[in-house]
Amino acid sequence: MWRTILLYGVSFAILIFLLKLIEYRFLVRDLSLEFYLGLVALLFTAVGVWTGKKITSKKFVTPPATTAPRKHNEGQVAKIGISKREYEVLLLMAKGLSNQEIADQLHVSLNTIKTHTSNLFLKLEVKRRTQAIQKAKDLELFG
Amino acid sequence: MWRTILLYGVSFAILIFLLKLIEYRFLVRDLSLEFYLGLVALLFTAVGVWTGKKITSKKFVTPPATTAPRKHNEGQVAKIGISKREYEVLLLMAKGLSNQEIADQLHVSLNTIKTHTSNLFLKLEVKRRTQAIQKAKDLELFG
DNA sequence: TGGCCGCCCATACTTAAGGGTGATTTAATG
DNA sequence: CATTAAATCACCCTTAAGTATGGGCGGCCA
Repeated sequence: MWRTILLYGVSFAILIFLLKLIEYRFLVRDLSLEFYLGLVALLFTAVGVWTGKKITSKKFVTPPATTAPRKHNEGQVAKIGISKREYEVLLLMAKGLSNQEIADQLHVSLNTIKTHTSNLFLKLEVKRRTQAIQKAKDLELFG
Repeated sequence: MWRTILLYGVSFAILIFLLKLIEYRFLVRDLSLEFYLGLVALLFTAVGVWTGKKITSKKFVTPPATTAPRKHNEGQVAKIGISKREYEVLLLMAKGLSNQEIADQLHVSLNTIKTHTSNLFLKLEVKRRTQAIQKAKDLELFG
């Protein structure tokens, strides 16, 4: 968390630095102020979009919903003791997503996903994600 | 779609206009260029965040939508250019074995398996073994 | 209300996986 | 015979995955 904040801070600092750099290099060449401003605006818009994507889409706006194609696996899932969240992770894992991608999709941290996967491996009695996928298929945990 | 793009274009135009407005109002007051730039940067960062939010909240990670052509294994395997050995590795990989375990089972070294898997990933156009398994299933490379 | 559980997050560490490059051997093939 | 492809293996380096541990928070329940 703190690391993330720090990272953003540093990133912005670097950006400001680059800004000044560009400023000197371009201004001495008599480039128009308008052009320079446009550049800055564009650059920071891009940065804004990026950070916006990273930050604002967190926590809320989570309507994955679905919950359609299931019925008989619920019992199996419950029997093994896999929680709802863990099941979500399992599904995404089976789709070939990396932990990081799963974390992004569920709007949680990488560490959280690692915890979930670890617990999953314990409950499925496997050691690797590929085995987990196989085991889940064998147990017909997927619709 | 086009309407959205147009909308954003117009919005940005307006913003640029406001920019110029602010520019004149502040520059005549002898405000420092740095301050002005900072303001612009901040403003457009905010705009970026906003647009980012709008974009990400709507878009929702399109499903693979690949739906590649599908026949059956032998032909498919040859078509993609997967060699016999690579196919063996792929099968074992799909069973959830680690590279080391595959190496042991085929009586070759770990590095060899790594080479095979790398080539497989290239040919299957994936980045991870879990994806490779998924892709192989989609393409019905398995009996 | 105290305890359990699910969920989230973090730090620190170890191991597995993957990328890039280069090299050798063998078998097939024009 | 020279070329080509498959298969084998090695070294280095980066990133992802997995393990261990601990803390915080909110809901549920006996």
